[in-house]
Amino acid sequence: MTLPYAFRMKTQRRSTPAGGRPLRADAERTVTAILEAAERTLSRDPAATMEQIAEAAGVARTTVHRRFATREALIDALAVWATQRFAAAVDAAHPDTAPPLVALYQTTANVLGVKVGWGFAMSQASSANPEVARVHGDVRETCERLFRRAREAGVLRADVDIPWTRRVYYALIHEAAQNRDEKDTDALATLVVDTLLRGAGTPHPDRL
Amino acid sequence: MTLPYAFRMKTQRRSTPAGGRPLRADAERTVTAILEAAERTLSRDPAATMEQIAEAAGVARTTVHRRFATREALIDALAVWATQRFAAAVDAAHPDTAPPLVALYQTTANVLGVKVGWGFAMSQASSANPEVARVHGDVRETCERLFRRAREAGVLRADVDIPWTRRVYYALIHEAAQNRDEKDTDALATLVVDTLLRGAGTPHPDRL
DNA sequence: ACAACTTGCAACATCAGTGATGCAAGTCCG
DNA sequence: CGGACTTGCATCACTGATGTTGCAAGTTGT
Repeated sequence: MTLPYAFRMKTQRRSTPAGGRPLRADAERTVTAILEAAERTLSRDPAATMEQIAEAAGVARTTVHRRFATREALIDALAVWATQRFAAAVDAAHPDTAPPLVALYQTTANVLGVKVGWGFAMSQASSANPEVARVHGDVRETCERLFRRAREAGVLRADVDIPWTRRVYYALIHEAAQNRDEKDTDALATLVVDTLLRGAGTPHPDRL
Repeated sequence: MTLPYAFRMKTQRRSTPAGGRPLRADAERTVTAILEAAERTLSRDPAATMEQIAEAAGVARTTVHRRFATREALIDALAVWATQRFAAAVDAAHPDTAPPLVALYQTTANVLGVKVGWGFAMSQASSANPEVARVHGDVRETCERLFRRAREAGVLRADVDIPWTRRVYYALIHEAAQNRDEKDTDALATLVVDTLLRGAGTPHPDRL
């Protein structure tokens, strides 16, 4: 006896790459190629087709489906993959222990390193995946902690609103990651931090 | 003789609201309701269905299709509608003639007034519609002209990169429009201009 | 070498979304 | 009032995307 197609569709799930035991070398390469192609393709068009992703990966569409049961599973895997790198990048900057300005610069540079090249995956912060959401939440708190430390140290003005400043900071990183024309990560990080701290105005404008 | 359905699908187009002569009062109301519902619905989920939009407008899906031949036509009409308001808002601030700081503040406030409530429509800057694209291009140039004027007047530092500053400015407006918790447009404009000009740092940080 | 695994291909099922249409009932406006 | 317009409803046509399956051919690891 066979179950109705529709029922099987909603029920059957293959294991996502995270959930199985080691893949054979060729399969491993394929998975990586698919994830990278998905990033490239989806960052250009978030509504891109499985077909387009498969093509970009140089692979048949059926193969994509063999590795990622559903489109959702693929995007989820992408988000998890990028999120781990993201958290690692933040952590490596010692945002809770280094002097505020140093931590701010280092964090910015590290995050830009990940964000350039994994922009789509990183935009999945509000993922359905609780792990992804948790990590993004943690990073957000780390960021605000750093900003509070910076404020106490006199790096940030005493009257700044921390959540607003964090949003501005995220937006600057986002813009810098889009912008990158010829510039390297360090130059971009300098630009972001400089803009965040000093803004674009003169210290004491004398006219309107 | 009847043409094949598929052919008609790609060919037949009803006039968009902009392209016809006056509608009867009830039809006019329906069109407005649909546009407003589209904005509300699409700003929450850009992939929302015609069905969802119709429901939000309190109208049958067929009615939406009667007024806007295709989904594309609806989004286009939305973009045109918002773009006109956008251009008018910028223009009303006299960005080319008022003193730079005044113009900057006034433009910000006016644009926020439109952007809050028409966020989705305004995000369609890279619309297929040449009119929309042209207006957004014009506004962009007006903005950069204003910034150059501000730089010459000593409001912006002499070393700022105008395109980067404009991008930052846009991003700040975007964040402020999302952010609006209880704040009115003037408070938001103050926040944006203040952040753009002064940043979040202290004038002379004495530590790292 | 050989068993296990992986891939491409072709074919298929299903579904959701889009768009069209005819008709009956309601609304507008001269 | 009465003709013209508009809407909801039910129904249909079509398309594109997603996901499945079986099989033959190629690859991997031991």
